Amino acid sequence: MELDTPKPRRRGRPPKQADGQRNTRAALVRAGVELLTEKGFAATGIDEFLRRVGVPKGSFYHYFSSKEAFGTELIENYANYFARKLDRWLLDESTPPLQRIANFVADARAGMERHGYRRGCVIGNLGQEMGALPDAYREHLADVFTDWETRLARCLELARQEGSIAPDSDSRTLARFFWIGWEGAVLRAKLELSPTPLDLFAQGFFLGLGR
Amino acid sequence: MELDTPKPRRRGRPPKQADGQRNTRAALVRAGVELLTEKGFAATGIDEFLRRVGVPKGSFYHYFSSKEAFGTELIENYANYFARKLDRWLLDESTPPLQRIANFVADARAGMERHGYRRGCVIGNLGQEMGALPDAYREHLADVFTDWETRLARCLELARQEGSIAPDSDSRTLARFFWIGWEGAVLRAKLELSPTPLDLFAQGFFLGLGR
DNA sequence: ATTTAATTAGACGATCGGTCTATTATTCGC
DNA sequence: GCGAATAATAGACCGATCGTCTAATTAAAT
Repeated sequence: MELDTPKPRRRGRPPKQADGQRNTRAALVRAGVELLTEKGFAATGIDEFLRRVGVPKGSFYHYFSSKEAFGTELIENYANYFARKLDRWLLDESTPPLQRIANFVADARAGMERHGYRRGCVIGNLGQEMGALPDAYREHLADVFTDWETRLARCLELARQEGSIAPDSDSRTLARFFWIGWEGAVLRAKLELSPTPLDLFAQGFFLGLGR
Repeated sequence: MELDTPKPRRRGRPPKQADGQRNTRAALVRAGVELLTEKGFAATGIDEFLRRVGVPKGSFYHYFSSKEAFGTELIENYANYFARKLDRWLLDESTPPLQRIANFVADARAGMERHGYRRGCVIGNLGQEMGALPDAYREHLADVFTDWETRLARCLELARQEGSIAPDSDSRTLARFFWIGWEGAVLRAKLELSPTPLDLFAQGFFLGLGR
């Protein structure tokens, strides 16, 4: 929490070019995603986002029409970020398919470790909160999971064709299974402040593939 | 949401015996657990518990010293309720061990269906919220999972000894794997308002056991 | 009868959530 | 160039919520 940003932000319309940091909005989104990985959406007040970035309320409602709209953008932003991260591993043609998945797991694990297991998955966090969230989020979140599922399924399909997993496997179902369990593992890792739930689930998943 | 309870609660010290409903405190806990299965802890205000039961604030702070203390009691209450439910299935000696687990799954599934997939698991919900929760909850929640794990592991151990699953299985690890994934499945079921995540995970788990 | 215990009633102040209006600085249109 | 539109910050504002505290009410204890 970088508290006081003593930089007294200039008011008024900013100069067109060379404005140095055209970043207020982006900074809000970044801080928003960060906070959402740690805390719930309902539990986090707008002031908290603002204090984090050192921006007054007026700016917030200049950029976003409401907290709900802000949330939508956070979901999109995180989903994109994560999809890119996923592809970085799953589309790596220099690596056999199953190893790609293992690499992703290792990367995610390292990420959680880096943040002391205090940050989880934005999509999972929001999903858990659905009872207190705008209902419009539901479909949005579900779509994100479907997207990740598709990406993973493609990789698993490669593995199947390659003969690394049973030829009668259903890649789609396997991918779905993975994400269901993985979200559980992330949640548990956050609770125990430890990577073992991630390891344990991943290991179980790969073992299951072997049958 | 049973809004107005038109029963104008009698004030003053209640009669000693035959008081009919010595239930205010219990009702608060019950409502609390209900709300916690649907919404987050931080997202739910005390007034919401109170309105649900039709009790004024004075009563709440008569029975509980703070919201945090209330929460602790909710965790205990739910953990107990769930452990009893678990035992009802897992200790059923008239049924083979693996079938007991399947029965539990079916029961939990039916429970979620009954509430339109809008209620999840209190412990899981709170776990996800850890970032915004009193840190004292962490250990408490982790202990609950360990307890459930132990109960399930005993059942799996029976299955192992009986030869229903591979003799070199580690019951403890399997049980841990189950709860990790199960929480993920519950979360996902709540998001999709559908039982398929539960079914899919359970099926995958049992298939994995077969190896 | 008087005191004490148990409970409900609800006012209160502080804080905070989300919205909205005002102000300031810049660019754009003509 | 000058006025209008634009982009951004500043912060007042209202209602809700949290936790506390005092008063009121009823029964039990002595």
